[in-house]
Amino acid sequence: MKTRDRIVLTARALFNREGYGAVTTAALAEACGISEGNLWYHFKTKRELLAAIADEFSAEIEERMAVPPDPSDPAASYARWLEALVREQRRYRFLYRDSPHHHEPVPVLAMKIPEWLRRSEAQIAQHLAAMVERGLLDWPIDRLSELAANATIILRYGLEYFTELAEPDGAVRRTLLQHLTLFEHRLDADATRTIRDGIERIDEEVKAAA
Amino acid sequence: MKTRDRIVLTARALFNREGYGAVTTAALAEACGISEGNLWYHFKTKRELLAAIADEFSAEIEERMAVPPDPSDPAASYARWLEALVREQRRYRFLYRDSPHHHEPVPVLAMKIPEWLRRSEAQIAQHLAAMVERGLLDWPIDRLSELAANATIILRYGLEYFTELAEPDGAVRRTLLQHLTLFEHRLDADATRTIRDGIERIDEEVKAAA
DNA sequence: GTCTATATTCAGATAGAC
DNA sequence: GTCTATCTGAATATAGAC
Repeated sequence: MKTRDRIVLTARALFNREGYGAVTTAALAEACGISEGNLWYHFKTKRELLAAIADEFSAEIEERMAVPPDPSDPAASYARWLEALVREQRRYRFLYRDSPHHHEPVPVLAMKIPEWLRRSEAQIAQHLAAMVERGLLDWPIDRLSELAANATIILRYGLEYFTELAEPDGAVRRTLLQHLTLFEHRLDADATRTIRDGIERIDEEVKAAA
Repeated sequence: MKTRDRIVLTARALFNREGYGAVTTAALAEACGISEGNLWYHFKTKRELLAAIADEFSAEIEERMAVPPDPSDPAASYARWLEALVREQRRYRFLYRDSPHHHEPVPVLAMKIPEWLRRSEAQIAQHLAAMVERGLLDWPIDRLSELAANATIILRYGLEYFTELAEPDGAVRRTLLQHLTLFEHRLDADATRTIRDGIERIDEEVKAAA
């Protein structure tokens, strides 16, 4: 693998683990097995490196946003959407977690984050609407956007919540199950099973990666 | 006012506005109208100052936790609880916002935060249970803890969500209203009005302070 | 592309006079 | 209690040889 790519990969892992500010260029260089000078050859500033990671993140998010709900099987399609969301949250965890801190350093993020949140909420609303449409979810149309907003907030911050609760183990699974409590009591049994199976599949994936 | 108190007050304000890490001791000293040397006389380290603020925070939170729901008027009592929560979140905003970053520096916080979150959730559950008891809230007992957890997450992170959405104006009000959507459709009309009035009162207070 | 050595900056902290 | 002057250490970044 090219040195530049290895730097980006290693940096993302370190930033996720310890936070952007806490990772020094010295530590990063050592983790990459290269000298600091070499690091500066590939990235003129630390922020430029952050921007490179942000670009990857941006591309991945666009990919997730591009997939619309499948009207013929909205539950399965929602489960896949959740899977993509979780993978992205894990790969770019520090961007979610520390976002207030590097918005200014990386204007690209500052500009795009509100848009992403809005679109995420809209996508969830679409998935839920597709379930209502199919008769899988019994929910009044005029209260669907409230539900989508609540779901978005739980999905966006659940990981931090359960981590703050000092229950990091299974925080992803708990977040997904927690968000499901918002509407599970109104959800068709088969659809419920599909989404719950999806959540367990995601959890397997998370545990395998750890 | 004593210099020491002025330092704590000014520091809290600056940390809330710019973040703990972004506020240098030089900037803080200038904002206090004193020299840096004087600052070090009152606090031997920056973390000691943070700990002093954390102690205030701790005391305030204990005060909020000590007030149980009033069974004779659970809606009004819940509204007052929300008011105390919001005031505390505003006074110690940086602790909520940047918490992952100074957990390690201030062990007191790292130890207590999980406990506080758990107790907050429990308190919300008690308030909701009191409303169910009084016949004001139509909610199955076995799903009450799910509701309390969802409410806690919305209240805990709503401010950050609406700020990230680039809608900082009225973020407090939106957070409170958003959390209310979780159960408003099952809530007695009078109780709803009481809580909504409480939210508007809180919003007035917030706007007055700004 | 990669290294070693060096420069720059600045936040956090100390010493000692008043 | 408060000040001025100074130190230390760490983190980002540069210069130039290989």
